[in-house]
Amino acid sequence: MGTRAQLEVKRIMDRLASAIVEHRLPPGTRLTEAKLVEVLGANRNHVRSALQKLASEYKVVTIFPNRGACVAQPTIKEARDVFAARIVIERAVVELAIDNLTAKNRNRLLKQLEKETGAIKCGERQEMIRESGNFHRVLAQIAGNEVLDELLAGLITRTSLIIALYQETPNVQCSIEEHQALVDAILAKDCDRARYLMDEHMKTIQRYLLLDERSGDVDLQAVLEES
Amino acid sequence: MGTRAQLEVKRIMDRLASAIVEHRLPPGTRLTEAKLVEVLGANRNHVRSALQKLASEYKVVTIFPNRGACVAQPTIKEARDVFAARIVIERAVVELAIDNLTAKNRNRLLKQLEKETGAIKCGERQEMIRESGNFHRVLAQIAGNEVLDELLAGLITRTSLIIALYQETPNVQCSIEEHQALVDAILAKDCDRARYLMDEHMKTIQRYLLLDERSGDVDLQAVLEES
DNA sequence: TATCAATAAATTGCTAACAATTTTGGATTG
DNA sequence: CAATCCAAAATTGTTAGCAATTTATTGATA
Repeated sequence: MGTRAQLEVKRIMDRLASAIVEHRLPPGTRLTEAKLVEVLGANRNHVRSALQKLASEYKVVTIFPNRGACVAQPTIKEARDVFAARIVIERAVVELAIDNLTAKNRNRLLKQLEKETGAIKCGERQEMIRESGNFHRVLAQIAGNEVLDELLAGLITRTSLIIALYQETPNVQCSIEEHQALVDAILAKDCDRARYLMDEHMKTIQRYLLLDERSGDVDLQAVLEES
Repeated sequence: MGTRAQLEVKRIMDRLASAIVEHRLPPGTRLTEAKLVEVLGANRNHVRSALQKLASEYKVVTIFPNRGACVAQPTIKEARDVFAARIVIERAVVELAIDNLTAKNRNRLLKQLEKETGAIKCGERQEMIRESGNFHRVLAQIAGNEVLDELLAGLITRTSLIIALYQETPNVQCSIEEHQALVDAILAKDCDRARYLMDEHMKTIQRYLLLDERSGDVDLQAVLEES
């Protein structure tokens, strides 16, 4: 792909991913190519490869052969696996971040916290969601392992979709207090405590989710009632 | 993508990935579309998307805009990050696998070990490489977390490429003795020991690699001398 | 009214031809 | 002889248009 088209595909991916992650496109929403072409002012080929990538790389889109694309509806099993995997990586990230604490990195962390509190004060829901995800990205970047960072980025995206699908009380995100406590522990280089807080933080998020066995599969019912 | 073309792309990806992982296509090898079309008897469009995916998902191919694709040459930094990430996931996998030990799973592990010893006896280098990677996949599947399994699959692939690029003494793979010891610890549900052995196992592999700082970037020199 | 079949419309899938870019291999010149 | 330039070849990038499939509509029938 030539660099121009590549950027265009990335642009489309970003637009779609943001919309999904920020819960403006609910799970199950049909994503017809023609409509996306119209709305995004894009070439259909570019739209197609963006959808393909969102499906195969990020798994926030599902493509039904000959029937088009939808915002994905991860199963409960998948949701749990994503959380479990995420905890594994987040724990490692916390440890590495503590090892890598420079003055510059301390600053980045504090600035990120400011952004988050700012977003909460403004009451901009989308920005709150975005920044609360960015907090975890910043940690991963401080950790300095690009592979872990990229893996985590994917899992954060998927987590956001899972929250949109399975959260009982809407609008609950990462609590800023927990991020604050985590930062305190990290800045104090208290590895055990930081790891513990990260575990609890993830558990808190999961606690607000409806991930009971039930049918054990997709929540077809809930979606059908909705539409 | 319709299911037919999708399968074809997957076929091409598998062929290429196997060749790279089994060190038949050394790092840096140019992958011209026309040649691949000829050799694989495939459509150029299919070849192109296979290359794109191998580049963006698995990172075992690098695409230079307007200049085609090569087998990737990960930097030393990337190699280290892949190993570090892999250890993080492998540790988690070992723990989960122990939690999930059914009779069926015990059997799978033992069968996998047999396959590996079989491959060693036959002296088939490619099969040895393949099966020694499969060992880790089997563990991940026993662990039962599909997300971790998929992440690990990617990292195993990348590890194999890294070994091809940075191993000083050729042909050193995972040692079967270490796999055997690991299985013993897992079957005994000795989590601490299993985790420890996995750590050591990864370190052993890394020990045979030339991942010193040197220029800190690509090993242009080594490659130029080679070709 | 419900069911089914036939047809039309909408949507996705595929490819062949064309465009753009880079590389190659002289030919020319100082 | 090295450097520069230019055209041809090779290679990759792009797209428009058609093919195939699915979905919606219509209308006939019981």
